[in-house]
This record gives sequence, structure tokens and C-alpha cells, in this order.
Amino acid sequence: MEESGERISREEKKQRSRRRILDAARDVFFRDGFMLANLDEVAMKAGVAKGTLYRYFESKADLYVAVLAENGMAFESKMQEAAVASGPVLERLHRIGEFYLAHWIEHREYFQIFWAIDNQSLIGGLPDDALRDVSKLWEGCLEVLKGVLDRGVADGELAECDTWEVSYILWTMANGLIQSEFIAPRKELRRRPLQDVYRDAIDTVVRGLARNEN
Amino acid sequence: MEESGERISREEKKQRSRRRILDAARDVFFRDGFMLANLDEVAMKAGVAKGTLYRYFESKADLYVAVLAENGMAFESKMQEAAVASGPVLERLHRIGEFYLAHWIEHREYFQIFWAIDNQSLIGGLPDDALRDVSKLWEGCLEVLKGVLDRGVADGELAECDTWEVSYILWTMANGLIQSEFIAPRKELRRRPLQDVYRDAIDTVVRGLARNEN
Amino acid sequence: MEESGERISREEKKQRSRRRILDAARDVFFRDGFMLANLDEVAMKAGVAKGTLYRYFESKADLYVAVLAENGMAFESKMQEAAVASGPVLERLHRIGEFYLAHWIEHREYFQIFWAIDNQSLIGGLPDDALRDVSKLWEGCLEVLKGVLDRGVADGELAECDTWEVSYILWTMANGLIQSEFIAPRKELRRRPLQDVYRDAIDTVVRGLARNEN
Amino acid sequence: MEESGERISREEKKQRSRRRILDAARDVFFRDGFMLANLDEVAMKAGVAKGTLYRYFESKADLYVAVLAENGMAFESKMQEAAVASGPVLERLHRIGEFYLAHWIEHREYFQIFWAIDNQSLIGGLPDDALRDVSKLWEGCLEVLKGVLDRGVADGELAECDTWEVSYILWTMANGLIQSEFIAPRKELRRRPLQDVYRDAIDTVVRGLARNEN
DNA sequence: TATGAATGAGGATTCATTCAT
DNA sequence: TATGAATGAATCCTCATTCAT
Repeated sequence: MEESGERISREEKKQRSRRRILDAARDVFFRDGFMLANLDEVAMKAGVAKGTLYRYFESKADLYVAVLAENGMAFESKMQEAAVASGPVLERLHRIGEFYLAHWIEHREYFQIFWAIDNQSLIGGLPDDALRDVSKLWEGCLEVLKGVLDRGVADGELAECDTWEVSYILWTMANGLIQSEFIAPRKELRRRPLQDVYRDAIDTVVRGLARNEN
Repeated sequence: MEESGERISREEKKQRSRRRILDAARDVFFRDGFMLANLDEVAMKAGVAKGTLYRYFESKADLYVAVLAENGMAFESKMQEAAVASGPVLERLHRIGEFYLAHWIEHREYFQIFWAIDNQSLIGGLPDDALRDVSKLWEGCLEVLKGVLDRGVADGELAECDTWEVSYILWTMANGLIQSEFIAPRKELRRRPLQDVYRDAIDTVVRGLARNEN
Repeated sequence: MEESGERISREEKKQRSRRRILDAARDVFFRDGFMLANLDEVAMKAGVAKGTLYRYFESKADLYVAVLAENGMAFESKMQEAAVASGPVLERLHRIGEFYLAHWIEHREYFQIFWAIDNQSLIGGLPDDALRDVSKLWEGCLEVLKGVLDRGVADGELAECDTWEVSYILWTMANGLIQSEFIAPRKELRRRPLQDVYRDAIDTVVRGLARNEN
Repeated sequence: MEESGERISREEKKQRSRRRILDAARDVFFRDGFMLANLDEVAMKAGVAKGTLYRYFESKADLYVAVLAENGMAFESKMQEAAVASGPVLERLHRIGEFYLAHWIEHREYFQIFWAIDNQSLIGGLPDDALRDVSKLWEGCLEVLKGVLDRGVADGELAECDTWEVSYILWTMANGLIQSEFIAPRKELRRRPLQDVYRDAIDTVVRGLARNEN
């Protein structure tokens, strides 16, 4: 019992340290960017010694990737949830869109990085794993969308169309909207909530598809 | 006479140096990104001494901004051209879209940077001027689009609609498409030329607007 | 009874741990050298925790010295053996030489270290004890040689000579030969076994002494 | 004129800096060894900034190699000189031996390092070039010795013998003697100058060869 | 005006050692 | 007694910027 209690206590402490390091790293990385981020500060904010970082993460890049991966995993599981629900196609698309925008606007820093991570020239020095993971993340989104559209076409709710391409357009539009949210001056030009704009955009596209059929 | 000739020759020399520095800087910045770019290499490629860089540009960031600004100006003047032309609304939108995609895919590095420049966490250390300039650039695009749509509505070619928002959607869609072009694995999922996809997207949206009206 | 049994078992365990640590340390120290050797790896290879090392050895240097001392003791006892045997001087010198070369070529890493240990500029940070121990080791060799030579002179087998100096030369020659064995490219220049070369060298020197007398 | 004067002054300054860095590096490397040597101290002793070191040498190892190479080159040219001279074989061998011992005892730190450099485990982290250079240096010595012996045999001054092997023995003996000089306690056992011991050793070996022939 | 040598602050990483459990 | 998490000093190297020539 005592032994077990001891072990748990140590393990707990370890987990807490890891957590604090990740949190501190997230703050510093998002404020200063990968290159400018200073591990001294991360350690200080996490309340651990500099060397302790290296017991948990092999390198600065590794720590960065860990920060990103955490969000990626959270995103994926929530995305699956949002997609699983049943209902009419439009409604399902709205729901997915709502989640998608909400998630990335809440975690805007992650979006920026995921979105730009492929552009090696902006970051540089990141391990290839990170790139691959991010690519897969986007691919998953497209597949979810296509699944919904395919179902809609099969059910006769949607006009026949190239579901890959429509997924692509919808996804692309969402990303463009989110990104626009982060470009400071743009916001003033838009008076409606982003989610409403996207909802209308979805409707417009779907209507466009329907009409195309006629 | 001689003095004037000499002065001109000096001025020419200066311009040529500036040109070579900018070209070298562009190459290096785009290959390595702002943070990783090395001014030693820029100087070498430009065929000038390192110290000479500082006679033309105040700092690394200043040089970077100069590189970006050059492209920004070129883009703006060409964008105006593409927009000025007359014709039916759809055709004008197609033309603008074609130019927009073509330009940014040709200058993909600029797009990446313009698109992400406000994300401090990716770059950091850039002067505010750069950010403002880029914002204005995007604003100009939206205004051009809105002008075309307003005209279309006024002429009865287009259904009544919130032209700001439609501009926003169209612009957003284009940006998303371009960005997607740069995410390696995405390309394989799209079998049609990007420009065709965007053309259809425009049509779909416009059709959606028309049908919305009914 | 039980207590005693337990104590023995504990003692045994301790000895086994010590043994495993020394073995692991030897491997790592010889592969990477004192400075580059990593105690993490030593602990891992020994199958104990890092902290445990410090229950057996006070410091990295202390562990290193222990590794060296072990070989030193083995060498000394075998050297005594090789020298004790009787027979004509030449034969005894041959036998000692054979053992000397064989031992150090088998334990080349030890030789390298013993040979260079006083060169602070190569290692550095080692305690003075180590240096003293090694010096004594070499001194012992010289004394053994001198003993044999003195006996040879006393028996009339050898010409009168400065036995210190001849010991010195013979010892020096052996060391040079062994060292040369470890310098990669040298090996190709020598077509005969090292032991044969040394045997001839001994003969040559002894012949030289004899002739000198004449 | 002025321009040229300027250029020389700069060049001079550069050479002086290089010189000071090498000198400081030699002192520190020889006192602390490669691994323990601190470039901060080197810079300080050289009276330059830390970064300046890297304008002259690519890395710590590169600087170390430069220090060694300087001595290597000096040795080689002097060795050639010592060997070129004419005279009876014995006399030439004595002269070479005298130079060899004198040089390495004067530059004892170099000897230690050259001698042990092949033993990666003592140093570690040195570029392969260094190793190759050092090997060549020793090879050169052997070739010089063999040249002299071959000539002696050809002239009938020396008995027929395997000149490779005799070179090897003579060289080996010299190295052993020099090394013994650096093992602290040994020195007290030898009352005659090292050079005299070696001279006698050469004589003994050559006499041994002659007698062997008979 | 152009040069390029010199600068030095700044940061990631390692690892022997300690100590609470 | 054994553990292994935590420590933090130590150090190499980079590179934007300056300034004497």
C-alpha cells in the first residue's frame, strides 16, 4: 500500500510536471513563435529547471511538436463526434462547420501553425513527423465532409456532383474564413458572426448544386 | 558634363546594387524563411560586402519588408487592371479569379508570407509597417470584388445581396484554394486545374444567390 | 541463522552489483573515453539505477580509477609469475617479453590509458591516485627486468653493463612496439609477428652488449 | 599607395589575430586537454571576442587541429633537414635521433597528442583529417630512417638486414624513451641524458646487427 | 561610398551529482 | 539500500550589427 501510494505520488508529480511544461511551452511558443521562443522562459514558467525539460522532451522541436499534437488529437476526436450525428445533409454540414470554425477560432494559434506548417520556410527545423501528422489531420477533415456529401447524394437529398470537389470547396471556404478572422483589419468589414457567414455560404453552395442539376 | 555623367553612373550603380541585394534577399528569404535566412549569404549572392547591406536597408527586417513590398505593389497594379475590364459580371469575376490564382501560385512564397504574416507566432520580430501594408493589400482585393458585385446588382445582372459578404466568401474561397495548393498531399485529391475549380465555385455561389432570391 | 543467511545474500547481491557496474563501466569507458563516457549508459548496461552508482563509487573519476586498478592488479601478479621462472637470461627475457606484449595487446585499452594517463592534456580531471598507481606499475616492470639482468651479470651470462639503462631500453622498446601496434597504418609495414620482432630486438641488444665488452 | 598601405595594415592585423588565437589555443589546449579546454578562455587570452575565433576557425576541433598541424609541419621540414645531411650511417642515425628526441621533448604536449590521437577513446570528436595527418607524419619518420639504413647497407657500412624492421625498432625505441620522459617517476631512475641513452641504444642495435651477420 | 573584420549577446543542450521517496 | 526525478552549471556556436579603414 505504502509502496503503491509512493509510486502514485511520484507518477502524479511527473504527470504534473509534464503538464506544466506543456502549458508553459504553449504560452511561450504562441507568443514568440518557434524560433524566438526561449526554453529558459519555458522552464521558468513551468517552475522546473532547464534540464528538466529534457527529461520530458528530447529537444525544442520535440516539445513544440508535442504541444501541437495535443491539440491535433483533441481536434480529431471532436471532429469525429460532430460528423457522426445523423439528420439532413444541410444540418449535418452546418453542425460540422460550426464545430470547425469554433474550434479553430478558439485555438487560433494552432490553426495558424497547422495551416502554415507545410511551409517549411516559415518555421524550419521541425521534424518530418510533424508535417505528416498535420497533413493527415487535414485529410481527415476532407474525408469526413465527403462522407456526409456521399450519404446525401445516396439519399437523394443532394444533387449528383463531384463530392470530392465540393468537399474541397467547402473546406477551403472554411479555412479562408478562419484565416480572415485573424487578419486584423478584415474583421471590421464583416458585421455578422463568422459562423453565420459560413452557414450561408454552405447553403449557397448547396443551392448552387441543386440548381445546377435542373 | 563629366561630373553629371559620373553622378548618373554612380546612381545607376547604386540602383543595380539595390536590385541585386533585393533579388538575393528574395531567394534566401524564400528558401529559408525570415528567421533562418542569413545575411552573410544574401551579401555573397548579391556580390556585395555584408556591411553594404546596411547602406541600403536599415536592418534584416527592413530588407525583408522591402522584398515583400515590391511584390505587393506589382500585385496591386495588376489587380486593378484585371478588375477594370468591362463585360458581364460572371465573366469579370472569372477574369479576376483567374488572375488572382495565377499570380499567387506563381508567387507562392509571397502568398504564404502575406497570408501568415500577422501570425506573430510564426515569424515574430517584424515591424508593424509590414503588417499594415499586407492588410491594405487584402482590403484592396475585397474592394475590387465588391465594386464588381455592386455594379452587377445595379445592372440587374445579380440578385440583391450583401455584396460585402459575397465578396468575402469569394475571396475567402480563393485563398483557401491557393493555400490548399501548397499543402502537398492535398494536390493529389484534386484532379482538375485549380482555376476550373474556382470558376465553378464562383458559378455555384452566384447561382446560389440567384436561387436564394426566388 | 536466517539473519546470517540474509546478510550473506545481501552481501552477494552487493558484490554482484559492483561487478556489473565495473564491467559496464569498463565497456563504456573504453569505447568512449573518460570524458565522453556517459554514466547514464553505464547504469543502464549494469542494470541499476543511476543513483545506485554513487552508492558504490564516489564519482565518475573514482569509478574510472577502480576499473583501471583492477587490471593493474591482474597485470602485476602475472608479471611476477613470468619473472620468477628460472633458466638462461635470454630465455627469461624472452618469456617476460612475450607475456608483456601479449598482456597489453589483449588489454590494449588499458595500455593506452596507462601509457597516456599522466598526460593531463588528454584526459584531465582524474585524481592523483590514479597517476601514482600507474607510475608504480611501470616501476615494477623495470625492477623485474633489472632483477633478471643483474642475475645474468652475476652469473656471467651477460657482459657488465648499466643494468638500469638496459632495462630501460628493453622496456622502452616493448612499449614502443605495443603502441605502434595500435597505430593503424603502421601494422601494414610490419610483416612479422610483433613478438618475433621483439625477440630479435632483445637478442640484438644483448649481442650488442656482449660485443661492447670486447 | 594609401590603399595598399591600408590593405597591408588590415592583413597584418588579421595575421596577428590569427597568431594570438593559435598561441592562446595552444596554451589552453595543452593545459586542459581538448575536451576540457574552454573557448571563452582562449578568446580572452587572445584578446579577441568569442565570435572572432569563428572567423578564423570553423569549430573547436578545427582550432585544435590547426594547433597540431602547425607543429606537424615544423617537425616534418626539420626532419627532412636532419636526414639529408651526409656522413657515416651511425653518425647520421645519431643526428636524426638527436633531433627527434630534442624536438619532441621540447614539444612534449604535441608528442603526447600525436602519439595518442589514434586512440579515439582518449580524445573523441576530432575530425578524421587529423588522424590521417598524424599517421602520415609517423610514416614519414619511418621512411627517413629506412632511407638511411638502405644507403648504409648499399655502401657496405651496415650488415644486410631487414631495413624495415630495424627502422621500426629504432623508431619504436625512440618513442618509448620520449614517452618515458613524461612519466613522472621514471625520470629519477635514469641518470644520463636521454639523448645519450638513445645514442648508446642505436650503437647497441647496430653492433648487434653486425655481430648477427658473423 | 564600400568594405569586411570584429563584436558579444543569446540559446540549446548535456550530464554528473543530489536527495526525497 | 535502491531509485530515478530533478537539478543547474557549463559551453559551443550563430549572426545581426557596428565601425575603423
